[in-house]
Amino acid sequence: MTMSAANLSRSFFARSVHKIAPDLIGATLLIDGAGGRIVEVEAYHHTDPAAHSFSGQTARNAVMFGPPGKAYVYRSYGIHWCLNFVCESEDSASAVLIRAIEPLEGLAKMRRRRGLSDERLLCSGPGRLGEALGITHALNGLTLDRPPFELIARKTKPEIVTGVRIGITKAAELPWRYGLAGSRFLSKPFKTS
DNA sequence: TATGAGATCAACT
DNA sequence: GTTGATCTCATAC
Repeated sequence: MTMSAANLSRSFFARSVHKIAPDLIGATLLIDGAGGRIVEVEAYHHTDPAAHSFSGQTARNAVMFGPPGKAYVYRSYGIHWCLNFVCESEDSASAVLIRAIEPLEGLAKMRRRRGLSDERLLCSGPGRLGEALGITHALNGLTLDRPPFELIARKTKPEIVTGVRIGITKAAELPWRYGLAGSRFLSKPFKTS
């Protein structure tokens, strides 16, 4: 599969979540001009007890059961907004959770939203990233290849590390977390063996 | 460095 | 009523 500098669109997301998740590391995500390079994601497959889609469709997760290439936004712990990209096709609701971004564009806007100047903590975690990019329920279900989203494929394949997912109790042993090796913008370090 | 509480909401038992 | 794909701040070692 070749990936030029074109925007990622529906065909990119019409694949297995396990292929898409590592392919997103190094891609650039902007929302209304704020964002940067994706450095950490997690894959959630519909057969996975930790996935929101595991127990079937609800009002919250309905977007996961629709076509791929859309944003799935949910409220986490009553406080944060977390962003996912919907993958695969209708009968296999799965998604990639965007967990951390290296801030590159719209720094002033993101600092203002976060009330924080430390670049390292601007987008290093799903809730932080949600606040910095201004993510809310209003983005749920929107298509990723149109404004306010800008999603640009990486130009070269970076070194990628994998590990177990963070903050879950179900299926906690599955190594479906992917990160950019050596990045200082990860939400938590990956175990080095 | 590590552990704990609070914030606050939707899904689920 | 409890739990969770989280983060921040406070207190303790």
